[in-house]
Amino acid sequence: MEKYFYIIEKLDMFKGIGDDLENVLKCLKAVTKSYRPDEILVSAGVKPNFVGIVLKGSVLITKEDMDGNRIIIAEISESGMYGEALACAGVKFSPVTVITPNGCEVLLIDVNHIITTCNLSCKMHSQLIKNMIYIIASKNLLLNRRIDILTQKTLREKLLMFFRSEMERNNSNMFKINFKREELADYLFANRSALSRELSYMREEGIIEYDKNMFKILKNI
Amino acid sequence: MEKYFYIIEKLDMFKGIGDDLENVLKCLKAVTKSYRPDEILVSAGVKPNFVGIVLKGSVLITKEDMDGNRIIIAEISESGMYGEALACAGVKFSPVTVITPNGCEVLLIDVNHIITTCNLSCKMHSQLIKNMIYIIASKNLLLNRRIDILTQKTLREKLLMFFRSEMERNNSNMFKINFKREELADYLFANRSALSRELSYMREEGIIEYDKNMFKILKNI
DNA sequence: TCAATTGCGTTGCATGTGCAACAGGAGGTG
DNA sequence: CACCTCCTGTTGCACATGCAACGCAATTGA
Repeated sequence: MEKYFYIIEKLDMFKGIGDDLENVLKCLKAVTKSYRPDEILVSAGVKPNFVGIVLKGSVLITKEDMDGNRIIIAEISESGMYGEALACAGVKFSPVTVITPNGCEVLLIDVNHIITTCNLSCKMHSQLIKNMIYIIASKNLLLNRRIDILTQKTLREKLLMFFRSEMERNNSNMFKINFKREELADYLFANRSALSRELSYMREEGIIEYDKNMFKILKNI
Repeated sequence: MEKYFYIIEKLDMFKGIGDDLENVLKCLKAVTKSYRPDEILVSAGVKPNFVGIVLKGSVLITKEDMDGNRIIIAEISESGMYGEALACAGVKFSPVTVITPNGCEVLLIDVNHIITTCNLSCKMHSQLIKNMIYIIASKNLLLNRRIDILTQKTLREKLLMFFRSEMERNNSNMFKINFKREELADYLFANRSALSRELSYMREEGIIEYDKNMFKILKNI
Protein backbone atom coordinates (compact mmCIF):
# COMPACT_ATOMS: atom_id res chain seq x y z
CA MET A 1 0.00 0.00 0.00
CA GLU A 2 2.84 2.36 0.87
CA LYS A 3 3.88 2.77 -2.72
CA TYR A 4 0.52 4.41 -3.46
CA PHE A 5 0.72 6.95 -0.65
CA TYR A 6 1.52 9.63 -3.18
CA ILE A 7 -1.92 9.07 -4.68
CA ILE A 8 -3.82 8.43 -1.49
CA GLU A 9 -2.64 11.54 0.29
CA LYS A 10 -4.04 13.70 -2.50
CA LEU A 11 -7.51 12.18 -2.41
CA ASP A 12 -10.48 14.28 -1.33
CA MET A 13 -11.29 11.44 1.02
CA PHE A 14 -8.14 12.13 3.04
CA LYS A 15 -8.02 15.90 2.77
CA GLY A 16 -6.80 17.44 5.99
CA ILE A 17 -5.39 14.18 7.32
CA GLY A 18 -1.77 14.98 6.60
CA ASP A 19 0.83 12.98 8.50
CA ASP A 20 -1.73 10.80 10.21
CA LEU A 21 -2.54 9.07 6.94
CA GLU A 22 -0.90 5.78 7.88
CA ASN A 23 -2.69 5.55 11.21
CA VAL A 24 -6.00 6.51 9.70
CA LEU A 25 -5.71 3.85 7.03
CA LYS A 26 -4.92 1.30 9.72
CA CYS A 27 -7.88 2.46 11.80
CA LEU A 28 -10.11 2.10 8.75
CA LYS A 29 -8.72 -1.35 8.05
CA ALA A 30 -8.22 -0.23 4.49
CA VAL A 31 -6.70 -2.81 2.17
CA THR A 32 -5.45 -2.81 -1.38
CA LYS A 33 -6.46 -5.45 -3.85
CA SER A 34 -5.31 -6.32 -7.34
CA TYR A 35 -7.57 -7.46 -10.11
CA ARG A 36 -6.67 -9.11 -13.40
CA PRO A 37 -8.04 -7.95 -16.75
CA ASP A 38 -11.80 -8.56 -17.11
CA GLU A 39 -12.14 -9.48 -13.46
CA ILE A 40 -15.30 -8.36 -11.66
CA LEU A 41 -14.98 -6.14 -8.60
CA VAL A 42 -18.67 -5.88 -7.74
CA SER A 43 -21.30 -8.18 -9.18
CA ALA A 44 -24.79 -6.94 -9.86
CA GLY A 45 -27.06 -8.33 -7.17
CA VAL A 46 -24.62 -8.58 -4.28
CA LYS A 47 -24.52 -6.18 -1.35
CA PRO A 48 -21.75 -3.64 -1.71
CA ASN A 49 -20.20 -2.66 1.62
CA PHE A 50 -17.01 -1.19 0.32
CA VAL A 51 -15.97 2.08 -1.11
CA GLY A 52 -13.33 1.54 -3.75
CA ILE A 53 -10.66 3.95 -4.85
CA VAL A 54 -8.74 3.24 -8.03
CA LEU A 55 -4.98 3.42 -7.46
CA LYS A 56 -3.85 2.04 -10.79
CA GLY A 57 -5.62 1.18 -14.03
CA SER A 58 -9.33 1.81 -14.36
CA VAL A 59 -12.71 0.23 -13.76
CA LEU A 60 -15.99 0.36 -15.63
CA ILE A 61 -19.40 0.78 -14.06
CA THR A 62 -21.65 -1.33 -16.24
CA LYS A 63 -25.22 -2.42 -16.47
CA GLU A 64 -27.21 -5.01 -18.31
CA ASP A 65 -29.33 -3.57 -21.03
CA MET A 66 -32.82 -5.02 -21.58
CA ASP A 67 -31.47 -7.01 -24.49
CA GLY A 68 -28.75 -8.36 -22.25
CA ASN A 69 -26.11 -6.10 -23.73
CA ARG A 70 -23.59 -4.68 -21.33
CA ILE A 71 -23.73 -0.91 -21.37
CA ILE A 72 -21.08 1.26 -19.81
CA ILE A 73 -22.35 3.89 -17.43
CA ALA A 74 -19.04 5.38 -16.37
CA GLU A 75 -15.33 4.86 -16.39
CA ILE A 76 -13.41 5.46 -13.19
CA SER A 77 -9.72 6.11 -13.59
CA GLU A 78 -6.86 6.68 -11.17
CA SER A 79 -7.90 8.50 -7.99
CA GLY A 80 -11.55 7.94 -8.82
CA MET A 81 -14.03 6.46 -6.38
CA TYR A 82 -16.82 3.99 -6.91
CA GLY A 83 -19.51 2.36 -4.80
CA GLU A 84 -19.77 5.13 -2.23
CA ALA A 85 -23.44 5.88 -2.81
CA LEU A 86 -24.49 2.25 -2.83
CA ALA A 87 -22.51 1.41 0.27
CA CYS A 88 -23.59 4.50 2.21
CA ALA A 89 -27.23 4.07 1.28
CA GLY A 90 -27.00 0.48 2.43
CA VAL A 91 -28.58 -1.00 -0.69
CA LYS A 92 -28.98 -4.75 -0.56
CA PHE A 93 -28.42 -5.55 -4.20
CA SER A 94 -26.04 -3.67 -6.41
CA PRO A 95 -27.79 -2.55 -9.60
CA VAL A 96 -24.46 -2.32 -11.39
CA THR A 97 -21.48 -4.49 -12.14
CA VAL A 98 -18.01 -3.07 -11.65
CA ILE A 99 -15.40 -4.64 -13.87
CA THR A 100 -11.82 -3.82 -14.82
CA PRO A 101 -11.01 -4.05 -18.53
CA ASN A 102 -7.22 -4.14 -18.21
CA GLY A 103 -6.64 -4.96 -14.59
CA CYS A 104 -6.32 -2.56 -11.71
CA GLU A 105 -5.28 -1.96 -8.15
CA VAL A 106 -7.83 -0.52 -5.74
CA LEU A 107 -8.05 0.62 -2.15
CA LEU A 108 -11.05 -0.89 -0.36
CA ILE A 109 -12.61 0.67 2.70
CA ASP A 110 -15.61 -0.62 4.60
CA VAL A 111 -17.93 2.37 4.89
CA ASN A 112 -18.97 1.30 8.36
CA HIS A 113 -15.44 1.98 9.49
CA ILE A 114 -15.74 5.48 8.12
CA ILE A 115 -19.10 6.52 9.45
CA THR A 116 -18.80 4.83 12.82
CA THR A 117 -16.42 6.66 15.11
CA CYS A 118 -13.77 4.19 16.20
CA ASN A 119 -13.27 3.19 19.81
CA LEU A 120 -10.09 5.15 20.02
CA SER A 121 -12.17 8.03 18.71
CA CYS A 122 -9.16 9.15 16.77
CA LYS A 123 -9.40 12.84 16.23
CA MET A 124 -9.07 12.47 12.51
CA HIS A 125 -12.27 10.55 12.23
CA SER A 126 -14.39 13.64 12.32
CA GLN A 127 -12.41 15.00 9.39
CA LEU A 128 -12.93 11.78 7.44
CA ILE A 129 -16.65 11.98 7.96
CA LYS A 130 -16.73 15.57 6.80
CA ASN A 131 -14.82 14.57 3.69
CA MET A 132 -17.16 11.69 2.99
CA ILE A 133 -20.21 13.88 3.30
CA TYR A 134 -18.58 16.53 1.16
CA ILE A 135 -17.82 14.00 -1.56
CA ILE A 136 -21.28 12.53 -1.72
CA ALA A 137 -22.99 15.91 -1.57
CA SER A 138 -20.79 17.21 -4.37
CA LYS A 139 -21.63 14.21 -6.49
CA ASN A 140 -25.22 15.00 -5.80
CA LEU A 141 -24.78 18.48 -7.23
CA LEU A 142 -23.00 17.13 -10.28
CA LEU A 143 -25.90 14.80 -10.94
CA ASN A 144 -28.29 17.69 -10.60
CA ARG A 145 -26.35 19.70 -13.13
CA ARG A 146 -26.43 16.74 -15.49
CA ILE A 147 -30.18 16.52 -15.09
CA ASP A 148 -30.43 20.25 -15.72
CA ILE A 149 -28.83 19.74 -19.09
CA LEU A 150 -30.71 16.55 -19.86
CA THR A 151 -34.07 18.16 -19.29
CA GLN A 152 -33.52 20.83 -21.88
CA LYS A 153 -35.81 20.00 -24.74
CA THR A 154 -33.68 20.95 -27.71
CA LEU A 155 -30.05 20.50 -28.53
CA ARG A 156 -29.80 24.26 -28.94
CA GLU A 157 -30.94 24.75 -25.35
CA LYS A 158 -28.50 22.14 -24.10
CA LEU A 159 -25.68 23.90 -25.89
CA LEU A 160 -26.67 27.30 -24.55
CA MET A 161 -26.75 25.89 -21.04
CA PHE A 162 -23.35 24.30 -21.56
CA PHE A 163 -21.89 27.54 -22.93
CA ARG A 164 -23.27 29.55 -20.06
CA SER A 165 -21.64 27.29 -17.52
CA GLU A 166 -18.35 27.37 -19.42
CA MET A 167 -18.42 31.17 -19.60
CA GLU A 168 -19.01 31.23 -15.87
CA ARG A 169 -16.21 28.79 -15.15
CA ASN A 170 -13.74 30.69 -17.29
CA ASN A 171 -15.10 34.10 -16.47
CA SER A 172 -14.81 35.02 -20.12
CA ASN A 173 -16.81 34.75 -23.30
CA MET A 174 -13.86 32.96 -24.92
CA PHE A 175 -12.81 29.56 -23.73
CA LYS A 176 -11.35 26.25 -24.78
CA ILE A 177 -13.36 23.13 -24.07
CA ASN A 178 -11.80 19.87 -23.03
CA PHE A 179 -14.20 17.73 -24.98
CA LYS A 180 -13.79 16.38 -28.44
CA ARG A 181 -16.97 16.66 -30.50
CA GLU A 182 -17.94 13.06 -29.86
CA GLU A 183 -17.38 13.49 -26.14
CA LEU A 184 -19.35 16.71 -26.02
CA ALA A 185 -22.17 14.95 -27.83
CA ASP A 186 -22.10 12.19 -25.22
CA TYR A 187 -22.10 14.70 -22.41
CA LEU A 188 -25.13 16.44 -23.86
CA PHE A 189 -26.74 13.10 -24.72
CA ALA A 190 -26.97 14.06 -28.34
CA ASN A 191 -25.79 12.79 -31.66
CA ARG A 192 -22.41 13.96 -32.90
CA SER A 193 -23.53 14.98 -36.35
CA ALA A 194 -26.59 16.72 -34.97
CA LEU A 195 -24.23 18.58 -32.66
CA SER A 196 -22.03 19.66 -35.54
CA ARG A 197 -25.06 20.79 -37.45
CA GLU A 198 -26.41 22.82 -34.54
CA LEU A 199 -23.03 24.47 -33.99
CA SER A 200 -22.98 25.45 -37.66
CA TYR A 201 -26.44 26.99 -37.39
CA MET A 202 -25.42 28.95 -34.32
CA ARG A 203 -22.37 30.24 -36.14
CA GLU A 204 -24.48 31.25 -39.15
CA GLU A 205 -26.84 33.08 -36.85
CA GLY A 206 -23.96 35.00 -35.35
CA ILE A 207 -24.41 33.60 -31.88
CA ILE A 208 -21.01 31.97 -31.61
CA GLU A 209 -17.66 31.72 -33.31
CA TYR A 210 -15.47 28.69 -33.00
CA ASP A 211 -12.37 27.05 -34.34
CA LYS A 212 -11.70 23.49 -33.22
CA ASN A 213 -12.11 23.59 -29.46
CA MET A 214 -11.87 27.35 -29.00
CA PHE A 215 -15.24 29.00 -28.63
CA LYS A 216 -16.31 32.61 -28.47
CA ILE A 217 -19.79 33.64 -27.46
CA LEU A 218 -20.93 36.75 -29.30
CA LYS A 219 -24.35 37.43 -27.79
CA ASN A 220 -25.94 37.48 -24.40
CA ILE A 221 -27.33 34.00 -24.06
CA MET B 1 -41.00 23.47 18.35
CA GLU B 2 -42.49 20.91 20.69
CA LYS B 3 -45.78 20.82 18.83
CA TYR B 4 -43.98 19.43 15.82
CA PHE B 5 -42.23 16.60 17.65
CA TYR B 6 -44.71 14.15 16.17
CA ILE B 7 -43.30 15.03 12.75
CA ILE B 8 -39.69 15.41 13.72
CA GLU B 9 -39.39 12.08 15.49
CA LYS B 10 -40.44 10.29 12.32
CA LEU B 11 -37.85 11.94 10.07
CA ASP B 12 -35.09 9.86 8.54
CA MET B 13 -32.74 12.48 9.91
CA PHE B 14 -33.58 11.44 13.47
CA LYS B 15 -34.01 7.73 12.98
CA GLY B 16 -32.70 5.81 15.96
CA ILE B 17 -32.63 8.86 18.23
CA GLY B 18 -35.73 7.99 20.20
CA ASP B 19 -36.16 9.68 23.56
CA ASP B 20 -33.03 11.77 23.19
CA LEU B 21 -34.68 13.86 20.49
CA GLU B 22 -35.05 16.96 22.65
CA ASN B 23 -31.44 16.93 23.77
CA VAL B 24 -30.19 16.25 20.29
CA LEU B 25 -32.15 19.17 18.88
CA LYS B 26 -30.71 21.39 21.58
CA CYS B 27 -27.21 20.14 20.87
CA LEU B 28 -27.75 20.90 17.18
CA LYS B 29 -29.06 24.36 18.03
CA ALA B 30 -31.99 23.59 15.74
CA VAL B 31 -34.58 26.33 15.43
CA THR B 32 -37.97 26.63 13.82
CA LYS B 33 -38.89 29.55 11.65
CA SER B 34 -42.12 30.73 10.07
CA TYR B 35 -42.42 32.25 6.65
CA ARG B 36 -45.29 34.18 5.14
CA PRO B 37 -46.71 33.43 1.69
CA ASP B 38 -44.27 34.24 -1.13
CA GLU B 39 -41.43 34.78 1.29
CA ILE B 40 -37.97 33.64 0.22
CA LEU B 41 -36.14 31.09 2.37
CA VAL B 42 -32.92 30.90 0.37
CA SER B 43 -31.96 33.46 -2.26
CA ALA B 44 -30.01 32.44 -5.32
CA GLY B 45 -26.46 33.64 -4.87
CA VAL B 46 -26.16 33.48 -1.10
CA LYS B 47 -24.26 30.80 0.79
CA PRO B 48 -26.57 28.18 2.21
CA ASN B 49 -25.39 26.81 5.55
CA PHE B 50 -28.64 25.35 6.73
CA VAL B 51 -30.52 22.20 6.11
CA GLY B 52 -34.22 22.91 6.15
CA ILE B 53 -37.00 20.51 7.02
CA VAL B 54 -40.56 21.45 6.20
CA LEU B 55 -42.84 21.05 9.22
CA LYS B 56 -45.93 22.72 7.82
CA GLY B 57 -46.89 23.99 4.38
CA SER B 58 -44.54 23.56 1.47
CA VAL B 59 -41.63 25.20 -0.32
CA LEU B 60 -40.63 25.41 -3.97
CA ILE B 61 -37.11 24.98 -5.28
CA THR B 62 -36.95 27.38 -8.19
CA LYS B 63 -34.52 28.63 -10.75
CA GLU B 64 -34.28 31.47 -13.19
CA ASP B 65 -34.66 30.37 -16.72
CA MET B 66 -32.50 32.03 -19.41
CA ASP B 67 -35.42 34.22 -20.34
CA GLY B 68 -35.79 35.25 -16.73
CA ASN B 69 -38.80 33.04 -16.15
CA ARG B 70 -38.98 31.31 -12.82
CA ILE B 71 -39.08 27.57 -13.31
CA ILE B 72 -39.97 25.14 -10.57
CA ILE B 73 -37.51 22.34 -10.05
CA ALA B 74 -39.19 20.61 -7.14
CA GLU B 75 -41.82 20.98 -4.50
CA ILE B 76 -40.96 19.97 -0.95
CA SER B 77 -43.89 19.23 1.31
CA GLU B 78 -44.25 18.28 4.94
CA SER B 79 -41.35 16.19 6.28
CA GLY B 80 -39.32 16.99 3.17
CA MET B 81 -35.78 18.30 3.31
CA TYR B 82 -34.06 20.95 1.23
CA GLY B 83 -30.61 22.45 1.00
CA GLU B 84 -28.74 19.44 2.33
CA ALA B 85 -26.56 18.91 -0.74
CA LEU B 86 -25.69 22.59 -1.11
CA ALA B 87 -24.88 23.00 2.55
CA CYS B 88 -22.87 19.77 2.83
CA ALA B 89 -20.91 20.45 -0.34
CA GLY B 90 -20.12 23.90 1.01
CA VAL B 91 -21.13 25.75 -2.14
CA LYS B 92 -20.57 29.49 -1.92
CA PHE B 93 -23.52 30.64 -4.03
CA SER B 94 -26.84 28.89 -4.11
CA PRO B 95 -27.88 28.18 -7.71
CA VAL B 96 -31.51 28.00 -6.65
CA THR B 97 -34.08 30.10 -4.87
CA VAL B 98 -36.26 28.49 -2.22
CA ILE B 99 -39.60 30.16 -1.79
CA THR B 100 -42.85 29.29 -0.04
CA PRO B 101 -46.02 29.87 -2.04
CA ASN B 102 -48.49 29.76 0.85
CA GLY B 103 -46.33 30.20 3.91
CA CYS B 104 -44.63 27.49 5.90
CA GLU B 105 -42.89 26.49 9.08
CA VAL B 106 -39.45 24.92 8.84
CA LEU B 107 -36.81 23.42 11.08
CA LEU B 108 -33.38 24.87 10.40
CA ILE B 109 -30.16 23.07 11.30
CA ASP B 110 -26.65 24.28 10.66
CA VAL B 111 -24.91 21.38 8.94
CA ASN B 112 -21.69 22.14 10.75
CA HIS B 113 -23.44 21.18 13.95
CA ILE B 114 -24.33 17.87 12.42
CA ILE B 115 -21.07 16.83 10.88
CA THR B 116 -18.83 18.14 13.63
CA THR B 117 -18.99 16.00 16.74
CA CYS B 118 -20.01 18.23 19.62
CA ASN B 119 -17.76 18.83 22.59
CA LEU B 120 -19.95 16.71 24.81
CA SER B 121 -19.55 14.06 22.14
CA CYS B 122 -23.12 13.04 22.76
CA LYS B 123 -23.47 9.43 21.82
CA MET B 124 -26.29 10.17 19.48
CA HIS B 125 -24.16 12.27 17.24
CA SER B 126 -22.71 9.27 15.49
CA GLN B 127 -26.22 8.12 14.67
CA LEU B 128 -27.09 11.54 13.27
CA ILE B 129 -24.09 11.46 11.00
CA LYS B 130 -25.00 8.00 9.75
CA ASN B 131 -28.50 9.24 9.00
CA MET B 132 -27.21 12.27 7.17
CA ILE B 133 -24.90 10.20 5.01
CA TYR B 134 -27.68 7.72 4.37
CA ILE B 135 -30.03 10.48 3.25
CA ILE B 136 -27.61 12.10 0.86
CA ALA B 137 -26.42 8.81 -0.57
CA SER B 138 -30.01 7.71 -1.14
CA LYS B 139 -30.77 10.94 -2.92
CA ASN B 140 -27.76 10.23 -5.03
CA LEU B 141 -29.22 6.89 -6.09
CA LEU B 142 -32.57 8.47 -6.86
CA LEU B 143 -30.87 10.98 -9.11
CA ASN B 144 -29.03 8.18 -10.85
CA ARG B 145 -32.27 6.34 -11.48
CA ARG B 146 -33.75 9.51 -12.90
CA ILE B 147 -30.78 9.85 -15.22
CA ASP B 148 -31.18 6.22 -16.24
CA ILE B 149 -34.66 6.98 -17.45
CA LEU B 150 -33.74 10.31 -18.97
CA THR B 151 -31.02 8.80 -21.09
CA GLN B 152 -33.34 6.39 -22.80
CA LYS B 153 -33.72 7.61 -26.34
CA THR B 154 -37.34 6.90 -27.03
CA LEU B 155 -40.47 7.22 -24.98
CA ARG B 156 -41.05 3.52 -25.54
CA GLU B 157 -37.74 2.73 -23.89
CA LYS B 158 -38.50 5.05 -21.00
CA LEU B 159 -41.81 3.32 -20.46
CA LEU B 160 -40.28 -0.13 -20.61
CA MET B 161 -37.71 0.91 -18.04
CA PHE B 162 -40.44 2.34 -15.83
CA PHE B 163 -42.53 -0.81 -16.14
CA ARG B 164 -39.59 -3.03 -15.32
CA SER B 165 -38.88 -1.13 -12.14
CA GLU B 166 -42.56 -1.23 -11.17
CA MET B 167 -42.72 -4.98 -11.78
CA GLU B 168 -39.69 -5.38 -9.60
CA ARG B 169 -41.09 -3.20 -6.83
CA ASN B 170 -44.41 -5.01 -6.80
CA ASN B 171 -42.96 -8.39 -7.57
CA SER B 172 -45.76 -8.95 -10.04
CA ASN B 173 -46.60 -8.25 -13.65
CA MET B 174 -49.75 -6.49 -12.50
CA PHE B 175 -49.58 -3.29 -10.55
CA LYS B 176 -51.25 0.02 -9.86
CA ILE B 177 -49.23 3.14 -10.42
CA ASN B 178 -49.49 6.21 -8.22
CA PHE B 179 -49.11 8.68 -11.04
CA LYS B 180 -51.78 10.34 -13.04
CA ARG B 181 -50.98 10.50 -16.73
CA GLU B 182 -49.75 14.05 -16.56
CA GLU B 183 -47.51 13.19 -13.61
CA LEU B 184 -46.16 10.09 -15.28
CA ALA B 185 -45.36 12.19 -18.34
CA ASP B 186 -43.48 14.67 -16.14
CA TYR B 187 -41.59 11.88 -14.45
CA LEU B 188 -40.52 10.46 -17.79
CA PHE B 189 -39.87 13.95 -19.17
CA ALA B 190 -42.30 13.41 -21.96
CA ASN B 191 -45.44 14.95 -23.33
CA ARG B 192 -48.73 13.73 -21.92
CA SER B 193 -50.41 13.13 -25.27
CA ALA B 194 -47.33 11.44 -26.64
CA LEU B 195 -47.42 9.21 -23.59
CA SER B 196 -51.06 8.32 -24.17
CA ARG B 197 -50.28 7.57 -27.77
CA GLU B 198 -47.36 5.33 -26.92
CA LEU B 199 -49.41 3.43 -24.34
CA SER B 200 -52.07 2.83 -26.99
CA TYR B 201 -49.48 1.49 -29.41
CA MET B 202 -48.11 -0.83 -26.76
CA ARG B 203 -51.58 -2.11 -26.05
CA GLU B 204 -52.24 -2.66 -29.76
CA GLU B 205 -49.00 -4.58 -30.01
CA GLY B 206 -50.05 -6.82 -27.15
CA ILE B 207 -47.23 -5.75 -24.89
CA ILE B 208 -49.39 -4.39 -22.12
CA GLU B 209 -52.96 -4.16 -20.91
CA TYR B 210 -54.21 -1.30 -18.79
CA ASP B 211 -57.28 0.28 -17.36
CA LYS B 212 -56.88 3.62 -15.69
CA ASN B 213 -53.91 3.17 -13.35
CA MET B 214 -53.88 -0.62 -13.31
CA PHE B 215 -51.28 -2.08 -15.61
CA LYS B 216 -50.52 -5.62 -16.67
CA ILE B 217 -47.39 -6.53 -18.54
CA LEU B 218 -47.97 -9.35 -20.99
CA LYS B 219 -44.52 -9.97 -22.42
CA ASN B 220 -41.00 -10.28 -21.17
CA ILE B 221 -39.70 -6.78 -21.52
C1' DT C 1 5.88 7.84 -49.06
C1' DC C 2 1.72 5.38 -48.72
C1' DA C 3 -1.88 3.61 -45.90
C1' DA C 4 -4.67 3.70 -41.96
C1' DT C 5 -6.82 6.20 -38.35
C1' DT C 6 -9.02 10.00 -36.13
C1' DG C 7 -11.69 14.12 -35.87
C1' DC C 8 -14.96 16.98 -37.83
C1' DG C 9 -18.38 18.82 -41.00
C1' DT C 10 -22.26 18.08 -44.33
C1' DT C 11 -26.45 16.25 -46.11
C1' DG C 12 -30.71 13.45 -47.16
C1' DC C 13 -33.92 10.78 -45.06
C1' DA C 14 -36.84 8.68 -41.62
C1' DT C 15 -39.09 9.08 -37.44
C1' DG C 16 -40.20 10.11 -32.70
C1' DT C 17 -42.62 13.25 -30.32
C1' DG C 18 -44.00 17.97 -28.82
C1' DC C 19 -47.93 20.71 -29.51
C1' DA C 20 -52.54 22.15 -30.08
C1' DA C 21 -57.12 21.20 -30.49
C1' DC C 22 -60.93 18.43 -29.66
C1' DA C 23 -63.93 14.76 -27.59
C1' DG C 24 -65.81 12.00 -24.07
C1' DG C 25 -66.39 10.18 -19.43
C1' DA C 26 -66.41 10.67 -14.37
C1' DG C 27 -67.34 13.21 -10.50
C1' DG C 28 -68.62 17.28 -7.98
C1' DT C 29 -71.69 21.33 -7.09
C1' DG C 30 -75.42 24.58 -7.44
C1' DC D 1 -80.83 18.48 -14.17
C1' DA D 2 -77.46 21.62 -15.98
C1' DC D 3 -72.91 23.06 -15.63
C1' DC D 4 -68.15 22.82 -14.59
C1' DT D 5 -63.77 20.77 -13.82
C1' DC D 6 -60.52 17.09 -14.12
C1' DC D 7 -58.57 13.25 -16.41
C1' DT D 8 -57.62 10.72 -20.40
C1' DG D 9 -57.47 9.48 -25.20
C1' DT D 10 -57.08 10.74 -30.22
C1' DT D 11 -55.26 12.89 -34.22
C1' DG D 12 -52.96 16.02 -37.71
C1' DC D 13 -49.05 18.61 -38.24
C1' DA D 14 -44.50 20.46 -37.78
C1' DC D 15 -40.02 19.95 -36.57
C1' DA D 16 -35.86 18.47 -34.11
C1' DT D 17 -32.69 15.14 -34.39
C1' DG D 18 -30.87 10.36 -34.80
C1' DC D 19 -28.68 7.84 -38.31
C1' DA D 20 -25.93 6.55 -42.12
C1' DA D 21 -23.02 7.72 -45.62
C1' DC D 22 -19.56 10.51 -47.55
C1' DG D 23 -15.73 13.87 -47.98
C1' DC D 24 -11.79 16.20 -46.28
C1' DA D 25 -7.89 17.40 -43.42
C1' DA D 26 -4.57 16.22 -39.97
C1' DT D 27 -1.99 12.79 -37.68
C1' DT D 28 0.28 8.46 -37.01
C1' DG D 29 2.83 4.54 -38.15
C1' DA D 30 4.89 1.21 -41.00
